Amino acid sequence: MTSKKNEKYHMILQGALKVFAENGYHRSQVSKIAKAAGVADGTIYLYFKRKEDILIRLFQEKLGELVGKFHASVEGTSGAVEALRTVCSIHFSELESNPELAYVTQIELRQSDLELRKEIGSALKPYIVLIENILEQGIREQTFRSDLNVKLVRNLIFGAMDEAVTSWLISGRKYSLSEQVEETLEFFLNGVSSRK
Amino acid sequence: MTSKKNEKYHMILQGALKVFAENGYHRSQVSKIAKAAGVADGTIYLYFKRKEDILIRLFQEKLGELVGKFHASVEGTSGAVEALRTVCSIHFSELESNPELAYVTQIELRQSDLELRKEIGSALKPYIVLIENILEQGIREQTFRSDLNVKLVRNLIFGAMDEAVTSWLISGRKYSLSEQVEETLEFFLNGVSSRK
Amino acid sequence: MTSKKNEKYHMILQGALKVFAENGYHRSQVSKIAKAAGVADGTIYLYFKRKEDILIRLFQEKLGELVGKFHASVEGTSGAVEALRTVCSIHFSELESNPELAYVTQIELRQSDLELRKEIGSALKPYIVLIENILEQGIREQTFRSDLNVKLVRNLIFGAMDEAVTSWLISGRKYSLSEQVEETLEFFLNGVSSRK
Amino acid sequence: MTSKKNEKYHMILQGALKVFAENGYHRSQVSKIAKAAGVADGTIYLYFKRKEDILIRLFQEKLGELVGKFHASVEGTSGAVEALRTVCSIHFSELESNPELAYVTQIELRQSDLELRKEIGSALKPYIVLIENILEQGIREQTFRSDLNVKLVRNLIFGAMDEAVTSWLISGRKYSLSEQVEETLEFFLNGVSSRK
DNA sequence: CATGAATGAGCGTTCATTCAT
DNA sequence: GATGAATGAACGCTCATTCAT
Repeated sequence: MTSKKNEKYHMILQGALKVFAENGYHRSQVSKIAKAAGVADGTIYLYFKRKEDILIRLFQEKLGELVGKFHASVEGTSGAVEALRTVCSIHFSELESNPELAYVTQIELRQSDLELRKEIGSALKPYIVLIENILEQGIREQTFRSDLNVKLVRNLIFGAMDEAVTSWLISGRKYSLSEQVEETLEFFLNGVSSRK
Repeated sequence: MTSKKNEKYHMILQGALKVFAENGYHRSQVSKIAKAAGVADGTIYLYFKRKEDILIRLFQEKLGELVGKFHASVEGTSGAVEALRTVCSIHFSELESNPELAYVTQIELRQSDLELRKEIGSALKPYIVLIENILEQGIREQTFRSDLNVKLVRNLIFGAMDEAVTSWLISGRKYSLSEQVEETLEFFLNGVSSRK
Repeated sequence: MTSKKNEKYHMILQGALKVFAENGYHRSQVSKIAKAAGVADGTIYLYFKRKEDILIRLFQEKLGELVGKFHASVEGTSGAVEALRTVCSIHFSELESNPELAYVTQIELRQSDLELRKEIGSALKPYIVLIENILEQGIREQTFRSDLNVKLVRNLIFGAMDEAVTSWLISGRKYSLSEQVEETLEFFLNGVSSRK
Repeated sequence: MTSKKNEKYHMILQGALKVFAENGYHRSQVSKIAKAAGVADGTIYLYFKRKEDILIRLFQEKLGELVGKFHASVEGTSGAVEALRTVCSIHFSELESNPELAYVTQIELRQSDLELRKEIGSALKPYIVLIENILEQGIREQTFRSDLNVKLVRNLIFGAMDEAVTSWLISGRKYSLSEQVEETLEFFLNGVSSRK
């Protein structure tokens, strides 16, 4: 039994995802979101404090689902390398299979000022920490270098994946993103140098 | 030779940089920019088509300078590794020493829709190509792996540096960005794996 | 005998008096009144047609009580002068001892359009008539001038008292209102001229 | 030469007076005022901070004119009695001959919260002081009682005149207001008591 | 070229009122 | 009768852009 109580809440988020993806945040009037969600304009304000809140909550909700999937999948992996592959694989495939979400996270979510960016940052924290944990696990396993600056490298890895997604999106999604998982992983593991 | 003709043009860009950094793009009214630049509101429209144009041209102008510096510096380098170090070093140090510019490129510039993002992308192209060239040079030198997907890896490298800058900025610039050049480079060259 | 049936009606009026006094009519949302009254929003509409009705009925109810007190007290007075003193005394002391009511009658009740003003006027009628009757009584007693324009003078007297209350209220209730009864009465009886 | 610069300012005030009188403050949309003034909506905000400001400034402007007339007329009067007659006469006749203004001052201006009431009060101050000065003059001349509480009596006088105007207005202006000047003055000077 | 007063489209948000439960 | 979630009309205000001077 889906809680009747949150029905409208999710309808609004669903509508917002669609409208944001189609028009971009700033061109998405609240009334347009309401119509897409099948509710009255005012109803939105029973569930969200202001328009910006919809964007934040949408992100948190979706990111929560993603982090959940990561955790579920990573648990079944044997080592840090495998875990990192899983993270990259899910990151790419989830966004690839959900272009609307990809659009919102990669483009629209950036359309916000410093204040909002910080909120987004904190919502992103569990994901960043997940990567950090994998790095530390790898170090303990001696699979990864012990002199890694994990705080820096986790950011480099996240930034690299993030840019890969954005580029794929801006290109018009002309190629397969998930097929790049192995090459991306290879870069994370071994960098660009040729083995001597 | 700075032509008298373009004096106001640059004053406006200068004012815009200051105002964008202080208030963010959406809170930067054209009249505020005009005041900072010491011109009348209407004058801005003699040099720029729309408000958005100011942002784009600002970015192009500044990025052009940066790419110029890269080229100048990279020319004097002996190998691909050294070239990559130079790129990363300039990328970090330029933005570190110019927080206003950093703020605009990392935060404000993202506040734009797909249309603008594409324009930014094309302005960014020469820089991306620069990185790509270095990768190809490294492959020719046999310093880098020959099986590199250069289109992908250049993006990963750019994305990683970009995220490093944004994180530093959002943290409140509490640590030194340029001191992370070596560790970042080490990651680019060798990844996270421990050498066996 | 307070009928059970009207319990909620009075709770709403009570809540409204409190909320109006605290926030002013326009900033008193119906939901706020409902909460103060301990009923649901919709319940209010079982007892009142519109929000404005609450204001009117509140006024009528309170004014009715006041006029009742006037009549009760005036009945026991011997002459017109004494009756006028009683009216002024009750007018000042009742509002002084009930600042919430004073606030609503002197400030909030004025926030209404011509339509409402007329309704208020008719609710006020019995009070104005009371003053008129006292004037006529005084004329019969030959205590008051026989050439008085009673319709005009009753208004002047009411307006003077009304302004005295409003001034006291706007001053922040920094002085005693009821201590001004004698001086006010002196003015009503003898005006400003020195006796020759 | 009427200053061209303030042309729009006065057009807006003029339009507002008309619209307020016709519809009441709360039913007077800014766009309606703009249309009546023959300017664009936005233009209003070049001259007024917010809608409420229009009401305040309108009042101040008109009251200033009135106080000016009082001063000009009072100067030519010989004694306090004559001065008081002039004040009452101008008060009644100005509002009688300008029903729109009367409506706004007596009805619409009261539709405001405590904050605004205080601003109105301070705009009204010079007028109240004018009455106070006349009272003091009368005391010096020994025309008025020396034991007058001038702060109280000036309010009583103002309140009495104010109510006289409001009653006349609410009655539908069915009788002549200025014809009541003498009777009103008689009340101010000698009260209601019959001379013994 | 430069100005800056004027424009007016555009939109987030509130809140009195309704009505299915 | 009582509830309170849902409604949606209504509007003040902002600000990018224009254009007469």
